[in-house]
Formats: sequence, structure tokens, C-alpha cells
Amino acid sequence: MSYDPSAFPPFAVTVDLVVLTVRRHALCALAVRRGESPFQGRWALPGGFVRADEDLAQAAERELAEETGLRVHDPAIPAQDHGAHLEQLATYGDPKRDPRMRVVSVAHLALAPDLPAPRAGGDASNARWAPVDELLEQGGYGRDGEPVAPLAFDHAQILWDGVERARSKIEYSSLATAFCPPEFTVGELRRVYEAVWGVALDPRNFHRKVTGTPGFLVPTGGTTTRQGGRPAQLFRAGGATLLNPPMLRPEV
Amino acid sequence: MSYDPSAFPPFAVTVDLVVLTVRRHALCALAVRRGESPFQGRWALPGGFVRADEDLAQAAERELAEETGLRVHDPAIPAQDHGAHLEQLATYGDPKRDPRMRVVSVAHLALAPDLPAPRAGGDASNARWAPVDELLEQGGYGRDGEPVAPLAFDHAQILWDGVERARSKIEYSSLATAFCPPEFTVGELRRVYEAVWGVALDPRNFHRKVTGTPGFLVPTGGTTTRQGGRPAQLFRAGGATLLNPPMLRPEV
DNA sequence: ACAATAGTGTCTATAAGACAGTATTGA
DNA sequence: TCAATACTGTCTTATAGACACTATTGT
Repeated sequence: MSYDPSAFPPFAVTVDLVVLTVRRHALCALAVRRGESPFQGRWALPGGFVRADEDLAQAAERELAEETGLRVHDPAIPAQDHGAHLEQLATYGDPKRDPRMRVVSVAHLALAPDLPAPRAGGDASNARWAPVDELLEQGGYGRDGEPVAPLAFDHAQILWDGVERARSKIEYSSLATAFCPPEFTVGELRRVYEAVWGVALDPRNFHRKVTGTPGFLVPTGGTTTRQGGRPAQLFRAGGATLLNPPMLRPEV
Repeated sequence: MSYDPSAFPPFAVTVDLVVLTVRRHALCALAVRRGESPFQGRWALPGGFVRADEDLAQAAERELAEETGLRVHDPAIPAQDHGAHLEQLATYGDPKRDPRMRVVSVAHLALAPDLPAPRAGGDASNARWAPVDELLEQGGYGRDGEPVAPLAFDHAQILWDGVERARSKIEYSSLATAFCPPEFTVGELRRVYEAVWGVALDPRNFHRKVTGTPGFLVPTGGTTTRQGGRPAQLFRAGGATLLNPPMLRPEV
């Protein structure tokens, strides 16, 4: 463990982002089309180099803002609207993961409410929300008939790891509310769980669970009828971040 | 997100190791004494540079073997003795975390059974197992009367994160067996949980829980009396890696 | 005998799964 | 009217927590 600063191999360090949202009952991730070689024209996760004077979290926040306009939700500001959740996911450093040079990517996971439309430097055709099932498929055709190619680099692996992280973390935390707008109904929150886990949940038991867990949901007093049917109470996310006992994920 | 390989800031990439074990009913971590500036003479986590042609996991395995002689347990070889568990923990990249240059450290977490004695390049005085409480204390004196200085760099943060990861992971996985020798008793496994969590567990309910979870423990047929009292059955770790329902950690 | 640890059994409280039934809207 | 969603309540089952009791060793 000699620590000689004059003799170390130089690396490039990037941050890549797994930005997840729930649209039309499906778990979707933000993908951008690569304009250059390698993997030119293929879809990839958004990301970029960490700057020389920048912390890893700062770099991830900057990339997230550049790609989506989202600011990161600060838990110290509970009333803040439309903040995304951002956390470090894992680091990928296979020597051959980028054919050009040695790149270590510190992947981050962001959870966002359903957003108007993606923007990638102003060019909408080069960024989209795609169902994660579609992005993780090996070949075939997407819902719009466009042929599906695997994601660039090791981004399929990174996306898979991010999805798994999100799937397990909503079990024991209140993170699922990060997919919801500031005010939401129990039914909307349930549809988030159903989309992320890909299962159907009993609406009555779900209602009992989330309303019975202290600090999870706070009623705002308002109601909404945007789902059709009987008007539903609106809630905000409460202060509790940990769910104990957890929300149980049904067997597959 | 321009991806120009000719213009990226160069980083050094290291792996640092949080190696945990349970000795004398206390959760301990491997610490090495720094021989050079900065933080000369202070305790630090073992680690070193990632080589140019090396994957991150390979680098962590190499460092672990260099510091402890431990090989990583391969789940594909269930009969393998004294294998440690190794997983990536998190990556630390504050621009000022190393005063000499920009270093990004990919921390890894290793869980090991109680080992004979640490070795650091053959020099035993420069490596030791220390209770994590002692390493995380701010000043004061350790159990041997030696004055305690904070760990070098941001290693206190890294150690804390590793301990938290271990504490939560033994709740829902069979990872606690990584702290045990190949054959162990229910009581020994319970003392691992007690040391890692810092709580007392009811021996009877613990026994019911671990023996009643299918695939967690496999009896070997042997018995031992090394704890004193009535001879106890010996077990190996079963194939199950996930504990469902989890082992519940008592409130503090 | 006694201390120490191993192991079994029993009662209770909590919470999840299944599902009946009522309430309030829009079409 | 009916379909759709929201909500309340009830019964059963699984499991954790507390703790009485027996079993088998060393001193």
C-alpha cells in the first residue's frame, strides 16, 4: 500500500444517472441518444465528466439539472416542490468498459415525479423517457415500432442495478413518494408501487398500511377526483423516511 | 455531456477497505498505521491504488489478500473454508479529501471470521484489529492506554458507512455467517448479531428464528462444547442468502 | 450442588392476507 | 342505472416478544 503520488495510473471519472419516473403505469428511465462514437446513435444513460473542483454529488446534481431541469429535493426544506431524490448507486470501473480510455463511472440514482418532457440541450429527439423493460430488452422492437438496441457501454447493467435499488428501497422507506407530485392520493401512491414492482396490490390493505403508519402520510385537507370515481383525500409525504414494519413485496 | 477524451481532468483512483470481524464480543475493523505524510503515524483503513489494467473488485481482492491473507469466498464453492465476504460499499470523491491531489476512493466492505493476527507487509505493529467504537471516537484513550487520534483522511466516515451497511445487511441476509468459522453454533451466531448491533437478544427466540428459517442453517451432525455448558449442535451456512422475514433489530 | 449454556414449549400482541360491504363521483 | 374508485371493517393466519421449563455439560 505504497502511496506515491508521482506514480499512479490516470483515470477519467464520470457520473452516470439512472433517472426513474412512473409514466402511464410503467417504470421509465431517462435515456439519451449518443451523437458520437463509440455506440453512435445508441441510447445511453445521461452523464458526463466530473470536473476538477467538483464533488461527486455536485457533479450528479449538475448533470441532473442539465438533463431534466430538476433540482434535488433537500430534506431540510419539506415544503419544496418537485424536488427529486438523488443518491449514489455504485461505481463501475471495468478496464474495458470504455474502448477509448480508462473511465470509472460513479453511477447515481434519481427518482422523479412524472415530468412534462425531457430536454437534452434543447434537442428533444435526443432524449426520452423509455420503459425500463424496453431498455433492458435484448433486441426486438419497442412500443413505437422503433428497433431496440442494447444500451451503450455497461449502461444496461447500471440501469438494472438502479431499478433493483429502487425496488428494494421503497419496501422499507418512504421513497416511493419521490415518484409522486407534492400532493397525491393513496391510489396514486399505490400505482407507483405497482409500477415499480410490477405487481397488483390489494387497494384496501394498502390503504390500511400507508394511512396506519405514523408519519408516512399527512392529509392536506383537499380532495381530488382526477382518477375518476369517488373523490380521494390528498396527502403530502410526512417526515418519516423509514417504514417500520416495511411494505411487504408480494412473492412473484 | 460532451465526451471529449482529450479534455478530462485526471484522477487517481484507489480502493479502501472496511474489513470487519468480531473479536471478544466486539465489532472490530482492520486499521493500518500510516508511515508517510499526510497523516503520518495516524491509523487509516487499508487500501491502495487501482492498477491500470485492474477491475475495481480485483483491486479490492488484491488489497484484502495483501493485508490479511484472506481470499474472497466464492458462492459457487460452498465448501470453501474461511472465505471472506467482499462487496463494494460507496465511492468518496471530495476534491479536498486528499491534500496532495484529486483522489477518488472506491470503498469496499469485507466481513471476515476471527483471524489469527493481522499482517501488514510482515510488520505486525503497523496493523491491528481495533473495536470500531474506539476507531470512531474523537480523541480519548483506547483500551490499551494508547491515545486515540481520529482516522486519517475521511476514513472515519467510510468506516461508519461500512458499519451501518453491515448492521442493516445482517437483518435481511445470511451475511452474519461470514463472521463465523465454517462450522459454528447458534449461540456463536447470536453473539455475532449482538456484537454487530450492540444489543442483547433473547437466546430462545433467536434459536427459534434461525433454526426455523429454511435454508439458513444446515446441521453438520457434530457438536461442540467450546462455549461451556451443554454441548451445542454445529451448523454450516445454508444456501439461502436472503432472510424472509428478516431478523428484527430491537429498538435502541 | 451449582453455574452456564442449549434447546423446547406456551401465551400474547401485532400485523399482514383475504375479502364483505358502504360511499361518492362521472357517464 | 352502472362502472369506477375510495374507504371501513372483520376474520384468519403468521410471527415476534416475553418467559417458564427441561437438558447436558464443567467445576
